[in-house]
Amino acid sequence: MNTAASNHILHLDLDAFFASVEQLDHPEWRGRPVIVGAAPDQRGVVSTCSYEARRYGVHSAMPSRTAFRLCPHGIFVPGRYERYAELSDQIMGILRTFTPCVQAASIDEAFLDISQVHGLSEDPVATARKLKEQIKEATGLTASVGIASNMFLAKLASDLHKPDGLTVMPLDPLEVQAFLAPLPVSKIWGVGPKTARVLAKYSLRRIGDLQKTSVEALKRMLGKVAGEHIKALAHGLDNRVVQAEEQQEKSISHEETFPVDCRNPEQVRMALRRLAEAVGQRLRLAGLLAGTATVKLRYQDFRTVSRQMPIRPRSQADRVLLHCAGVLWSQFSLKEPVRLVGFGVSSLCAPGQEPAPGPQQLLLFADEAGAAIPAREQRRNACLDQAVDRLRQQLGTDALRRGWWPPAKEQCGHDVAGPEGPQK
DNA sequence: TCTGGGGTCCTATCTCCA
DNA sequence: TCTGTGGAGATAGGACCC
Repeated sequence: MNTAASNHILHLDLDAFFASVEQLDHPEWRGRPVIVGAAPDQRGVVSTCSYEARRYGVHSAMPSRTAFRLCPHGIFVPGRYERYAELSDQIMGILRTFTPCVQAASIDEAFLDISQVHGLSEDPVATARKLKEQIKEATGLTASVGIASNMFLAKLASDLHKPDGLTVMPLDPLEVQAFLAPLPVSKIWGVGPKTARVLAKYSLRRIGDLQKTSVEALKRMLGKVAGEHIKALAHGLDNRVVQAEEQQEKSISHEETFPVDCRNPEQVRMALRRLAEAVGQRLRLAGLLAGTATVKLRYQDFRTVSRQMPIRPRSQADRVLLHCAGVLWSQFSLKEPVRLVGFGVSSLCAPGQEPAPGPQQLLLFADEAGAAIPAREQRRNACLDQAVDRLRQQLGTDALRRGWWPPAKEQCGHDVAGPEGPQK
């Protein structure tokens, strides 16, 4: 493998991040199988597990019950996401001391473009070593790093020698193709189980098979965009650039799987209300307005159905979100048990940056005659929402519940507490 | 038998309109 | 007035990622 790259993209992946943090904070768990995720007697899956647990065949996304069968002496712990985010922020800060061009791909991985940075070692391998050392010193965590000429290859490289790995991809395009050829198609970003199954129907199982297949044939099998995308990646070509700017969230959602499939419409409705309020709180925290609301149901057989509606004008108010959730909920008929319910918002934008309204937009903030609710009343509702958020932060999420559901459309711009007032 | 939660992006389909 | 066509936008579903 080549150790001298000219275009230097680094991909850093923290090893078994959540499980490693747990072992860091609980020294008595070091060297033992730690499994972060749902409890083994609950519905849910493994989020991450330590390398000690992986030896028993446990892996991410495996049902916790299965993980328990494979590793009954495993230490099952729920995730502490605030703690993981805290360490992730610290590590991203370290990465930015090397280059400002850092793109956080998720809580535990990041891309760095060090091609244009002056003052760094000529040798990207030396830079990668220094980076790993500093992370280990500051946090006690190990990371695997891949170095390549583009993002796809760097990510692939970081995955090859885990944990605590450092892998450099070859530079020469022919060498890259030869390197990729024997790997399974699932190593390509965007090829999941379904796509792999489609490709297998045509006897395309290795990346080398894709290299020999024409882009036209791949487009026929997978569609235009996916076909072109997969063909390029199979040849090691990826023209994405590392984007240092923080990406604004495009959607916010919450969902809840019931411990036992739910036949009681009232129970589903109440869960939906909690979810809508949680989404509203996050919207206000992010200072964003939502333009679309979506309600999602998953039935016993895993069939998932969703309904969505526009929110006009865009809003972050609980009252409006609850109204939308109520309207969308009324479009479902609950004839079979529900496994999961979800509420989400999308088409997000900052206040003052809303796109110009279309000609036939419905006003959710309207009175019975169709006139807009005064801005003063909307401001009052916003203040009340913020007060509720503060109380919930201090007293807990369940400290306050609205006493109504769903609000009538014409009430959306009025009393936050509703006819029955807030309940404590 | 079991399959979470929170995201992004793509595709198919439908409706509206010119 | 009726019919066909094609583009744009909304909607619903699905695949994928971590």
